[in-house]
Amino acid sequence: MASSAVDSGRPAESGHPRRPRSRAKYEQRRREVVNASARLFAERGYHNTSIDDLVEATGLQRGGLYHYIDGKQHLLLLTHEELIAPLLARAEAIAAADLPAEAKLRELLRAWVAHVASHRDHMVVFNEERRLIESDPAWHDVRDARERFQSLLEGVLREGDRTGRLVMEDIGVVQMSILGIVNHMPQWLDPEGRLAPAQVADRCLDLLLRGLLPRRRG
Amino acid sequence: MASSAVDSGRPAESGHPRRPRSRAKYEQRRREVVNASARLFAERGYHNTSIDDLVEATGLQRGGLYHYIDGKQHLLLLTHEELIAPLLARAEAIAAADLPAEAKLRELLRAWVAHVASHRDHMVVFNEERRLIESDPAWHDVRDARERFQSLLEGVLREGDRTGRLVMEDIGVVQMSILGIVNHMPQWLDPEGRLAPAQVADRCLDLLLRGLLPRRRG
Amino acid sequence: MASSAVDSGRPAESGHPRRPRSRAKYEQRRREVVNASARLFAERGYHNTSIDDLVEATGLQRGGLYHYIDGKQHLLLLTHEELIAPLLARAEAIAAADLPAEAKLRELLRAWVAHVASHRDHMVVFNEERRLIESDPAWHDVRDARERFQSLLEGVLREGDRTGRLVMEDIGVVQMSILGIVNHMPQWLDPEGRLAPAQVADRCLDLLLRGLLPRRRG
Amino acid sequence: MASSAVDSGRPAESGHPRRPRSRAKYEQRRREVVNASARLFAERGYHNTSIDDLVEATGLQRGGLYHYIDGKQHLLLLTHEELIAPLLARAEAIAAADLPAEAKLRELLRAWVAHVASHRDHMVVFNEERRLIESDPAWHDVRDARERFQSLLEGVLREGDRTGRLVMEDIGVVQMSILGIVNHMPQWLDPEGRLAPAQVADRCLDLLLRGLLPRRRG
DNA sequence: TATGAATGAGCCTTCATTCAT
DNA sequence: CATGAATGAAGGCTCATTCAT
Repeated sequence: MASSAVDSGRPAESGHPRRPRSRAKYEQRRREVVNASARLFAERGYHNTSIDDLVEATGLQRGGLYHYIDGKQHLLLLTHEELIAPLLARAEAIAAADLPAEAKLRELLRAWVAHVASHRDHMVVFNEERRLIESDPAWHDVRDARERFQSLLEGVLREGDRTGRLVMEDIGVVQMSILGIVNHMPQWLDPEGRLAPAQVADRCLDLLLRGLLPRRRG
Repeated sequence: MASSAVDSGRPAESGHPRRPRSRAKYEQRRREVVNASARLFAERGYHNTSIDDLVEATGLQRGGLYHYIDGKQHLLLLTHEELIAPLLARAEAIAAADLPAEAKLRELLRAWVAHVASHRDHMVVFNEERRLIESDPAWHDVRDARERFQSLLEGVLREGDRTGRLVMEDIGVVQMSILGIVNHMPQWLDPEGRLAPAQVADRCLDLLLRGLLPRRRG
Repeated sequence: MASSAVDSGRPAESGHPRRPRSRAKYEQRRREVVNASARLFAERGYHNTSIDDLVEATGLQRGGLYHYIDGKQHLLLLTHEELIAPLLARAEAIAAADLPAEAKLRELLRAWVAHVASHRDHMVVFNEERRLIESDPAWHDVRDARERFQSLLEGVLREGDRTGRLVMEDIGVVQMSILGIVNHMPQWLDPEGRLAPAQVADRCLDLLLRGLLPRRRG
Repeated sequence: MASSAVDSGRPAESGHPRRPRSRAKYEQRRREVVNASARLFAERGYHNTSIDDLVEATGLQRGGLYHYIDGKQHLLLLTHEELIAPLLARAEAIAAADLPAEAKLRELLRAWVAHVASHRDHMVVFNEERRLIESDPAWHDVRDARERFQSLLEGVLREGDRTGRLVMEDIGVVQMSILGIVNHMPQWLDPEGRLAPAQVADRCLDLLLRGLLPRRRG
């Protein structure tokens, strides 16, 4: 999915069997459904959101909803695709850029945090329903994309380690720590809050790059 | 619960309405049930674990299970209590110790990571079923304990900031980053793995205290 | 409910949360369900009637049943509404009519007994599950209607007492006796039996108006 | 049961299989249990009273309770026996007395109302769980006693009709009306209220004997 | 496309009763 | 006699999904 999603924005194999008459309207409706469900799933959790809740939130009827999705889980899949595809594309670009490792890390983090801020609902769902990603074959593409993203991060770190621009005892711990930091953000980062997402990203970079101990020279 | 749990480790008021004559055996069996359920919940998720799964895992029958719990959710509560009470007690001791802030942070992190490693199941459940904690009144004590723990962490950071032994632009971001790092650990930390939990804690401390950029003098 | 039920006979607010498009068919099916349940409840008692019994009796499946009701108790509520609304309307009319008290009493009793005869099942349920009526807030309207009916009866008696057309030592005892007489009828009155309901009503009136002792003149 | 209950006060065949050591204490305990259950059954209904409620009310433990009863239904049986036996005995005596019919009716009603007043709980249970009486073979004796009582009432009425001391168009209707009046009493008669039970009985007699219409001569 | 009635498997929980101790 | 842990059938209810219209 990773690449196809990035390329075409719509993987043919996850569409509804019955071809829609007017593609554009269908797609728009469908995106509305996905966003509504992302919001509800984030708010009350996947398992605490019933199809009826979605019916109410979308204005569709029970049967009509199923014209746009293949089931409740499918909605989760669509949510993930919408979350991960654009971010992955951006991360690929950054990783391929001609920048020193610490700059790549900075850009990656900024893009990532911005994405988390603008896709908070999707991100919450993503974190909470991890289990499905890990087992179901239908999720292969999402799994792939996630792994690809992680390996991009790892690549940046590894590059920094190799070039000496980043110093770390254990790359895995650093990688997982960064993942933990960003994955946790949806729970406290407020786009309207004291710190804008871009500032939060920079504060995290301060922490990651310079640490907490005082330095002789800034 | 917070204080009583720290004091006695066994809040009397969450027991079964009908008091058993031999408390010890009852308590032991109950703990078995809680641990079995923590394992299952961590493995397949709270919502994907049925009472029948628990029946199978505990060796009890459906009705017998209800001698020890007040319902499925109650099990979640018990899981949290078992997770949070001892850790909070330890954290209180560390925060009150006569140590510089960075040492407190180190001890706190070591204790915390060790606890996560030894209570991986409970921790996974804790992270995933956060939503319940936030709303249900029965969870007030757990909520309290969690907040208490966070404010202990914040206190240590604030103390470091005040004394100049820790340098940070924004305490909140640092606090949340640390939470994110540790909360994420159950997903990758393997007690039998390449790095022992204590080592992982120290690698995280490296990252947090010294950052990734090279220093003039180590 | 009291007034709205009397006016329209169909309280809109007790319908299913999700509004059906074709109201008529829905209402008809629902009434079928209510009547079937009234029959079963009368036959074997509310607590001895399972949802599965209702499933069997209605021809619906378990889930389908719940399109029409909000739960087993709701069925009881609907039963009561169907019983009490039309009778109350009739009683209001009689009480307001320009008739001497003893004639009002006669008309009231005739209408009442006829209603009991034609709603035997509902009446049996009504008598047996009195307890719910008395406590649950959802039953407020039914409670109201019942009280209204009783106060209509009391009004007639009081009027007769005032005008001297009825003689009684204690109105309360008379009122309760009449209630007892009619409430007991579902247990013995047989619409197909020796005495038609109208005759039973008249025989009761004989008893109530003239008593058992012989009179000088008929 | 009818006669044996009246004679010995304890039918041997409904005792617990295991013979108790000290009969007296056993019997006392058992009566306590029956009365406690009658109170609870009357208060919240048979089906809404759990064995645990009885355990709590009696101070016994779950297992211990079963030394005194054969099951929950058995408790109902005992309740009925306690209610019906003494009343039936009294009714037999009255029916056999050398009194005119209207005096027998008066005495019967007085005794009956007094019994209802002093056994309100039992009576409530009796009325509500009528269904069991009607079907279960274990209830044969209770059924018998109830029928015997009704036929005593009918006998008095029939005698009055024959001797001309009571005038009625239809004996059945009168009999059932009287039953209805008295069976309804537990719902409103308050032994501590405005009217003492004896007075209530007399007011009912007024109604039954003289009716509501004014008479030429009182 | 859209509707909403209907499905039916599955869920959590209750509870009268038994029995080893 | 007494205990209370354990049983296991049965109960009411939810909910994702289907399908005739």
